[in-house]
Amino acid sequence: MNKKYTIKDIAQLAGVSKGTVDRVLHKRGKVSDDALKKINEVLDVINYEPNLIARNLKNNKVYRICILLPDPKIDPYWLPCIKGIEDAVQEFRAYNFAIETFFFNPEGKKSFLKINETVLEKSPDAVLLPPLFHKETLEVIKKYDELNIIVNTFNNQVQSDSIKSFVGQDLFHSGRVAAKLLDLLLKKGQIAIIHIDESIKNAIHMQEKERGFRNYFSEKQNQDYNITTLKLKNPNVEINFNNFLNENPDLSGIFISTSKAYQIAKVISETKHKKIAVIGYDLIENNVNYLNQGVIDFLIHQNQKRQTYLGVTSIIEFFLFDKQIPNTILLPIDIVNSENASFYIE
Amino acid sequence: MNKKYTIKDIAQLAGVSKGTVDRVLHKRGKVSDDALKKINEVLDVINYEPNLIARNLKNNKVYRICILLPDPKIDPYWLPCIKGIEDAVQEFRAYNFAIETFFFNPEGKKSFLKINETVLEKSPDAVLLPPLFHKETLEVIKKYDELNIIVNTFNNQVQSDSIKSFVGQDLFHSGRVAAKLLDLLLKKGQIAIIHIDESIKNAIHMQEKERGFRNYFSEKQNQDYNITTLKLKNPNVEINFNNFLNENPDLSGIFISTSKAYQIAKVISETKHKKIAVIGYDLIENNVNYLNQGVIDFLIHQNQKRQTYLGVTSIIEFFLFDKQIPNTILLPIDIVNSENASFYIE
DNA sequence: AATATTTATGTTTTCGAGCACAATATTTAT
DNA sequence: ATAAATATTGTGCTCGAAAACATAAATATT
Repeated sequence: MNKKYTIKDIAQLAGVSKGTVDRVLHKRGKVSDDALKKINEVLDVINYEPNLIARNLKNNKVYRICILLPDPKIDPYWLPCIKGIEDAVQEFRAYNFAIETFFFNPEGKKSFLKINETVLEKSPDAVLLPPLFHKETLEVIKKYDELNIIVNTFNNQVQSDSIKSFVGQDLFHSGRVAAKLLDLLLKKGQIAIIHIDESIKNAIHMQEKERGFRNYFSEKQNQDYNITTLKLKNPNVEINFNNFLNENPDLSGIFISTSKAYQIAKVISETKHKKIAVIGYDLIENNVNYLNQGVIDFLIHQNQKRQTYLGVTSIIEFFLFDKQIPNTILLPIDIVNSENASFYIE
Repeated sequence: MNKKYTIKDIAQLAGVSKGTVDRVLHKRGKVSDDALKKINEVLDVINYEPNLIARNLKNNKVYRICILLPDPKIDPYWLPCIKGIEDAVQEFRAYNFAIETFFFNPEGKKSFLKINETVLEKSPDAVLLPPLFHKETLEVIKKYDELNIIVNTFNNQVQSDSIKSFVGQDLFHSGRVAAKLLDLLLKKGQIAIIHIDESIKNAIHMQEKERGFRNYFSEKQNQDYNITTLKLKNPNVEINFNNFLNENPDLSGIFISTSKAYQIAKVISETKHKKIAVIGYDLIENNVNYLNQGVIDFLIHQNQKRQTYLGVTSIIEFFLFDKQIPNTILLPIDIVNSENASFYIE
């Protein structure tokens, strides 16, 4: 039925040697029309799939993959990524891969450019990175492309022909999910969209989320909401938000576009105030605490761990099994409340 | 640094032949104390990991895995499982596995027992099944165990020493997640827990969900809710629920413990009634339609596809790589609304 | 026609683990 | 002391793909 044919089988069936079969399969060397015909006739009938185990046994090239990651010590958002990388390394440790992670400072473009110099010197076969800085990313990607180094991205999307793949979430829809949740909780009232520490590096991130959030309500044509956008910068986030709260006593819902929801939650929990619905991002410890206390109602989980896991494994499987790297992998937008949070955290 | 050592390397370092090293590694045959000592000294210093590729190349045993699945034509709940199995098969097609799926009628224990006869005749190396019928499952599992056939379960948990592994969700917490969602939407009022077509096969399923649901509210000690349980059976679900609605005009929330929420949603959408919050299970087409219409507020996704995928792959990796099968794999309890549903559906 | 060159095809080795079998060393029995 | 039995160790083959290498056949050059 589905017997596994080998090159030797094909050679026998076609009445040639396995060397000739190999040349046909890999389109190398010259083969006579006669032999080609005979082999193709066999290949048409049977379903040949090369044994990937045997292929990779002989292959002793060490593939080098470099991963660029914002330092989790500076922004804990990136911490789960390390586990995702480790999982991938573990799963494919039988194969010849040298996978190295390089940390850069997410606040500084210089750090990003510098680390790319280091990576270039390693002359890797593939690079995985979050394209936080738009212009700088395009620069470095161009260099990689010229050297035939595969570039995969995660976290946020940047358009470039030099990018082979993107793993992440649809940020526009992520904003819509948040909007739907608030809509369900509130039905009407004043809503604030809060961006904290908006810098160039994640401005697009936040804008997309806001666009989706507003899109949901404008599609509903619901006039019962009053939506304002608030941009706050550390170290004045708490003071300024407190002022905003005092000036807007009727505020009933908040959508925070980054993982800094805990800063807002802190102010709210310290203030006597009617219940405000709060939706934020990411299951970092501070956020989960406020989720469990009931100050934050929902967190949207961006699944960083799986982003890097899939980013790395798709590269590995490309080299090992000639598996095509998907252009885009969109991960589900996980809605998290106090009751299911633990299942998303390792 | 982390050079990969081979048996040949060890043999050279220890000054013996690779045959002897092999005997030590596999504790087979007799080896002199002298040789054992020399080899162990080498093994203490270096970190030997056998090359799994080479090992599996030679291994031409065909492992047989049988999967028992309720017929998706009878209950579409099980449809995604097929994709999960296919994914696993695809991923490991390079290896020698014969993976066969057998369908049984989820309504009938006889069908289940009969299909187990068929599976037994195949003398598989491992079996994956959802233990829907408690007593019957224990019976068949005992037989498998006596024949040294590995038994993995998914969907719902049954206690037995003969079961190697369970993949699924924590149903108690699943009920709590639903409760938390309703609590957030309602704050107070009358809530109905509805079990549809409760039969022995999934009675425990439903009971666990109800237990978690009620546990959440009793923990909160909130007296503002009035929770009643309603058991409905087809073909009278719609009529009986309609009656219930008329008798309870103040009903404000419903939790349906199975994938049949669409039956309830249908009645609600056909009735002039104030908004009732509805939470159900599973992203089957009918449910998602009512989710998009706003009749159902949330669906809890039980991720059947991933359940079977993980159930199968953990068996495969056990045979291939001696990887231990995890006793329990608990999948996250995914909260789904109209905005993120599409990302969970393939 | 004889030799050089190109083109086509077949053979052999390699990768690492695993295991059968052959070879050698040691012990036991007579 | 020597044959036989047993214990220990070494060798070589297998798995399938890949590619280097070797050979054979066909064509070109003088």
